Parts: sequence; structure tokens; C-alpha cells
Amino acid sequence: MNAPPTSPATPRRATITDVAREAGTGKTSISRYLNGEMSVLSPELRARIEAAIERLDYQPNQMARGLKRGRNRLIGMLLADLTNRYTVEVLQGVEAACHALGLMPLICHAANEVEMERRYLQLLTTYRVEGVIVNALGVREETLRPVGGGGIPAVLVDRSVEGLVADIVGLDNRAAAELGTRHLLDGGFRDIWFVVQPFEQVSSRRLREAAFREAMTAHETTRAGAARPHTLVLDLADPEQSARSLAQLDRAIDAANHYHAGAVGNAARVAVFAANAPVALRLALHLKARYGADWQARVALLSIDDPEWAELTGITTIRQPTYDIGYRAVEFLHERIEGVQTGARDCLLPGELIVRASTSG
Amino acid sequence: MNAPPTSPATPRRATITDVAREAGTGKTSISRYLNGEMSVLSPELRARIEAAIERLDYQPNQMARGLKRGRNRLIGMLLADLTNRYTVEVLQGVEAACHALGLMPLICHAANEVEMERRYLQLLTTYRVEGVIVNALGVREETLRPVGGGGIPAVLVDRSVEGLVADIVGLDNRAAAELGTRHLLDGGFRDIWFVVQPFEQVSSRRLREAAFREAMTAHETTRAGAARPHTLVLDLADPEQSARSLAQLDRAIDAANHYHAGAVGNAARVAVFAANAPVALRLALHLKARYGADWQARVALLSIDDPEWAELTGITTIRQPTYDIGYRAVEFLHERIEGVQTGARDCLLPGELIVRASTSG
DNA sequence: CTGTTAGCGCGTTCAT
DNA sequence: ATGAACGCGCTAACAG
Repeated sequence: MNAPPTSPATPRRATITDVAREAGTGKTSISRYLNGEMSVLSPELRARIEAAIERLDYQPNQMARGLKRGRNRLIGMLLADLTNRYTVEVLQGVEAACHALGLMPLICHAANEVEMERRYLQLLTTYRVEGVIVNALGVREETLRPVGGGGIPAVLVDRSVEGLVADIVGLDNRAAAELGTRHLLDGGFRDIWFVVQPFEQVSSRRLREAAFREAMTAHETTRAGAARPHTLVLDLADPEQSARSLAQLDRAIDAANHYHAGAVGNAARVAVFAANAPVALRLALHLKARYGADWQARVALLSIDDPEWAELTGITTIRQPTYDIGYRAVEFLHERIEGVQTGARDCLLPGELIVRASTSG
Repeated sequence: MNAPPTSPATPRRATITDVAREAGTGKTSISRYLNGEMSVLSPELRARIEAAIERLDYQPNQMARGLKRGRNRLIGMLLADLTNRYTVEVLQGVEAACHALGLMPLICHAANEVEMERRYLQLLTTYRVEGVIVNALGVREETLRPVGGGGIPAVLVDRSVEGLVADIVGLDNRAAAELGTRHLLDGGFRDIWFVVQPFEQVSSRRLREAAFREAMTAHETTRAGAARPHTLVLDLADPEQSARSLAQLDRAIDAANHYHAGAVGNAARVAVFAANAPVALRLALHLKARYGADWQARVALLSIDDPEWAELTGITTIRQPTYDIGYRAVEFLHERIEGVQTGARDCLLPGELIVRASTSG
């Protein structure tokens, strides 16, 4: 069992030595050719090498090169959740940047499991990646020890990690939450529920919630009354907790619809501000189940993130510059790999408000 | 420019030699320890090695191991489109299987660009992956030459590649399309439009369309009339073509609603069978724009794939066993890597019909 | 049981 | 302008 592959199928790839022999020269010249040191090769030799490579379909072994020169052009990309469209879009940017910089991203998907996260981080160092981009969930400084300060360069995406100083790039959460809140206030809404997953541990969620709260308090009372902020925690991973939270929201919606019966404009509807797309989806599903297809008549839903169903449902969103986030993350990492020693940097990119029917009726 | 990293930041990882010195022994013993040949090590030496490794925080260099033994436990995973939920779900299965088999997947995202596809395939062989899982779009035998038969083992996912004999795993397209078609026919629908992206080149699309057509013809005429199959090609990448196709569909819908005014049950509504989720989304967006929020009253939408918005919209779907597809693909590949020489195998997994309001009203 | 030796495929002095 | 020799980190004979 576990026998080595019976090689007849794989004719063994050509090595640099094979090419040297084929071209009737030494390995050194081949190496030079591969590394573009053309000025040091006689046109004649160069032609022979070219031919030999072509004939043998030779392709240099990256592993061996990496071993020798100490850098293998590999970077790790640790993802918390590929199911989330945000993540995939960030990835697009990452791949583009890697392509441009001659890097190869090793993509690791932790699937929301902290254990996986640890395993992959370990695995990545094992493959001697030159740097890591981390979009993690449970990581604390400890599990990230091989990385950052003393270890290999790292840059964080979206969320910071407790006790770890590293570059971080992501949405300007403060500005985004404020943007959404003001949009709702301007639309005449007063009862606004900010719904967010447990946010103590995740910096981006924390920032959004705080900014929401702040924007609400800053708002001066108008004819339509004072702003009434509510924060609702929705733990997607815990059905019971979710049920309780949603019930609480239901009561508020019913009460508002009753109390404000006859009120003007949006003061009657309660607005719900989802901190991200997964939350928004959960809310939409619940509200539809409870209030029927016409649920949007009673609730105005606004969400950070712009899922593919947003257009279909007509909900207003704040789109994150996901692609840029990924792209910038790689650029930062690349600089670190090249030896930049600056202190930890932040790169906060602005979100874009996309107004749809949900908040403009 | 392009200076090597100023190493002070990276204290250089410990090597096997360091550990040997630290433990006061030779490299061989360390190697043996690493490979679990415990029975050949005195408990005393073993303890010393353990301690040394711990002290130096040593982690073997996979690159070097791979170089030596000729297998690096890396496999390539070439993806056509990570934006597609199908792909991501397949990926979950792939990662799980890799984890179980001690493989490390190198994920490459071609983002629907044939050129990328080529580049990545080339890159993968450069890293000497032991095998490749391919879910590609434009690949023809030619660009896949380094792979398959003479090259490294490959297994295809979802679609076959012209002229390339290799294992393939995916949905049982024939059965799935038939399942959906019969469901619609049983529901009383007679005018059924099968909407699919250009399918000449993509085997799975071709199979679905053929099976749809077949199921329609096989259906015997009933009280509700004869089955009227229509195939509509929708090129998502070509706005003009899309517009024309959608207009054609619109005319059919209008005509049917007019002609059958007063007919019983679903014979009046036209049913639209989307060949996959991207098509379904495009259709839903268009229909909503044209017929308003109540579009489902005039059209019954059914789709292969089960996107996250399906539940929200209440459309019936045929869910693919995506996770299993990914898992099986890796298992197949693993067998090939271990030297299995059987002829090309097919693994067709069944889809699951999820009935929702769209086809049961 | 344990250490020595010789490469894996490649890049890099250092001669020539 | 070119090639020989050494070593990257590790495994695999082959001795002891």
C-alpha cells in the first residue's frame, strides 16, 4: 500500500542538466538564460539553449529554485469564509495583484473553523511562504505567532487581530456606518435597528456598531422626532439566540406599525441596518416568512455589502471596494517582503452607497 | 531595486542541521523522527530530538522534502469562476478531502479568462504539482497538453474537455434535466423554455439541453395539451445577444398570457427552466424589471443550482451535490497519483429537487 | 539502533 | 563568454 506511482505514466520531466547536455553546454549557462542574463551569452549559444528547451519542453522547477535562493514567490492567503461573497471579491483583487507582482497565492479556506485556521497557518509556514494575508475569525495573537512581528510578514484584511501589530486594509467602517445611518435619517426614519453578529471579537463589526450609535446620537431632533437607535445582536451560528433576537425585532416592528399608524412617510416604518450580507440575508428570509412577500412595506432594509440578490430584492446597500482591498493587501505585503520596515499601517477604503427601493419608497 | 529582504526581521528558520546539532546527533535520526520511524529510535534519543525541535520551533521545509522524494503533496485546482457559488461549494469538498488525504490544494482562479487558465496550468506544472483538478471554460486539449494522458494526472469537474480522456465527476446532467422537466410537466406546464448559455463548447450544458428536449418529446399529450419545448440561448457575456434573447422570451410570455387567458392552472403560465444559477439570476432580474415585483405570477422559474436567493424568492431548484463532487474528485485524483491505471472513469452524482412556491402555486 | 555519504534541481561564486 | 564545484534542506541507501 501507498506504493510510489508506477512511473510509466509520467516520463519524468526534463531537468536543467538534461537541457545542458542537449544543448552541449554547462548548467550554468542554462541558468543564466533562465534568469534573463542575456547580455552574457553569445547569440549562438543562446539559440542552442532555446532550441534545447523547446525540444525537451523544459520548465524550471520552482521548488528547487526556491530552495536555492531562499524565496519561492509563494504567499499564503488565509480566508475565513469563501461562502461569503465579500471574500471571493477580495480574492479577485489578490489574484490580480499577485499576477502583476509575480507572486503565487496559496489559498487556504478555514470554513469558519478556528482549528482549520491554525492548521493552515502552520502548513503555510511549512511551505515557507514569504508572507501571509489574513482574513481570520478566531485567531488570537497566539495562534498567529509564527506570523507578524518576529515571523513572516503579514497583512490583515477587514479585521484586526488582538495584540498583533500588522498592516491592515479594509473598509472605512466608521465612514460606512455613518453613511448608512445618515441616509436612513435623511429618509425620515427614526427607529433604526442595527443588526450585527456578536461583535466583541471582530474589530470591523465593533467599529460599525460604534459609528452607527454615534451617528444616531449626533443627529439633532427634528419634526419627525428624535432618533431612536437600537443594537441587536444576531448570532447566526446559534439558532436559539437568533430566534430570540428576531422575535424582539418583530415586536418592535409590530409596535411601530401600530403606534405610528397614520404617521407621515418613513417615520412609520422601522429601518433595519444590517452590518453585513449574511445578516441581511437572514433578516430578509425571516421577514419574508413572517410578513409575506410584501415585507418591505413594513421594514426598510439597508445593508453593508452588496450581495447578488440586493438588486433583485431592491434593498439599499453600501458596497465595499472589495477588489481594491485585495489588491492593496498584496501590495502592502509585497513591500514588507521587500524589506519595508515602517510601523503598522492602516489602509481604509471608502464604501459606496447604492440607493434602491427599500429606502427610497 | 528589488533588493533582498533586509533579514533582521526574519531570524531564519531552523533547519534539520540545526536540530541535529542541538540534539547532539546526526540529521538522519532527525529525519527518521520526522517520518515517524519511531521503532528505530532509542527512547532516549527520541526525547532529545523532541526537546530540540521544541526549543528551536523547528518545522521541516516541505519544499526540500518534495525536492528529494519527488512528491510534494501539492495538487492544483483550476477554477473557472469563483463568483459562482457552485464552484465555492465544490471547493469545500475538495479542501475536506485534501485535508483527509494529506494533500495541499493550490487554488487557481481563472476568472473566466482563457488566457489565465493557460498561465495557471503552466504555473502549476512549474510547481510540480502531483495532479490537477480542472473546472475550466475554454481549455481545449492543446492548452491542457501538459496534463492528462502523458502528463500529470488530471480529473475534470462538471465539464469534459474535447479530446482529453480523463476521469470526470459532476452532476448527472441527464437525470437532473429530466427531473426538472418532468416536475414542470407534472405541474401542468406545457410551454417550457429552457434557457442556457452558449452550450456548444460546454459538455454539461449540452447534456442538460439535450435531456430537456428529450424529456419533452417523450411526454405524451394530455388534456392540458402537447408539451412545447423551446430552447433559448442566453450569452451572459454579450449584452446585445442577451437583450435579443430576453425580448424573445418576453414576447412568448405575453402571447401565452393572452392566448391562454382563462385556461386552467399552470397551462396558462409559461415555465422557464434555467440551466444554471447565473442564468436564473439574469432572468429573475429581467423579469422583475419588466413585470414588476409580481413577476412570478406570470412566469414559473426553475433552476439547476440552488443559489442563496432561491429561498428568498421562492423558486424551485435542483440542488447539485457540490460538496460530494469536490470530495470525489480529489479521491479520484489521489488514486491516479498512487498509480491507478484504469481507463477514464465517470462519476455522475444525482441532483436533488427542491420544490418551492414558483412551481407549486 | 545510529551516523556517513550521496544526491534531488537549481543558483552562485570563482576560476578560466 | 563559459563552465566546475559547492551548497540550499532534506531523504535514502549504505555502512557501522
